[in-house]
Amino acid sequence: MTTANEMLDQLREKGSRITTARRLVVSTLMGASGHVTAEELAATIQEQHPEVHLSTVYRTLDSLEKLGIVGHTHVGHGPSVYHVGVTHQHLVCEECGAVIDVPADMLEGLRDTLHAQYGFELHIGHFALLGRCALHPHVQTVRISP
Amino acid sequence: MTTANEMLDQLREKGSRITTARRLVVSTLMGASGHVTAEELAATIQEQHPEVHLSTVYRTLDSLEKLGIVGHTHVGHGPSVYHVGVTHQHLVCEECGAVIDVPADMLEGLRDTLHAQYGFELHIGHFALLGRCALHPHVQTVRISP
DNA sequence: TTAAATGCAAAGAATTTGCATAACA
DNA sequence: TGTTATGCAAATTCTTTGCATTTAA
Repeated sequence: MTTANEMLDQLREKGSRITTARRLVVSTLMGASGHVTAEELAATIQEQHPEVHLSTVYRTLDSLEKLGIVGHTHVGHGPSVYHVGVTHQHLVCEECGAVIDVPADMLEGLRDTLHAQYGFELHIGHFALLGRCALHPHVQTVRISP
Repeated sequence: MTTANEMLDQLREKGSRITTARRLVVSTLMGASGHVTAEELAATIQEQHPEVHLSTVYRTLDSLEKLGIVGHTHVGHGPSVYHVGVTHQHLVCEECGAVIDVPADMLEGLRDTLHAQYGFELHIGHFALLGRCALHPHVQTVRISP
């Protein structure tokens, strides 16, 4: 589990500086339910620290993403949501059985959509995604007009 | 399979009018590889018909989406891609076995991402997505700090 | 003829960037 | 002290909208 301090440490190790704004972004993100927009984050922070600008929030989130400890997801239209942490998903080739590991945040969009639309909690890792790997693509069938 | 003429017919049935711009949007979309942005569509059309405006393309795509015969997907950042046709995906509740049908375009984003990132062709319908339905959500465990 | 669609320009929403100033290390 | 980060404003990108004009039915 990533704690706020561990996240700040990772920034420090990268050579970044720890500022009030960054401390606030990190702790607010950790305190949030899991998926927040940059604007929501900024609004929460600005209740106590109105000087922290939205662009700073975006820049801090960007730095954290480059560290791989934060991700963002496009949920339909509107702004992206940001979240902490990483997990995995498996892709299995139906032809050769090859297994490809995929970071869970590639499924965040689907997860959010299914939850929003159906109240369905997607359990990734509990299933594999089937298909064809790059080495064994489907042969495309051309449909002749009848 | 939906043909360009069938799509125009559906617009007509809805009480819409068939214009040159709409004919062009429909036929260009059908002729496209499958996933095109509004701008790409407009650019292609404008090679022959420079008077067709991007906003008209957006409006036509919008009408077709409301008919349910066109969908658009957010693929990462950048503009959305538009495509024709509909399929289904099944969600299965691990607790009660309930099955929920989901239109395939909810998985288009995932499909595009997996293909772009891994060259993996996702075969939806060949697998079910497991999880918890709205009636049987997971109880959230609160982690006490150690 | 008349309601619907178009072209254009301008507005909107989300995010990024340039730059002078502030502040961490 | 020397970068790095910030705040602000302005620019960008994608999409939508208002409105006068054109066009299909």
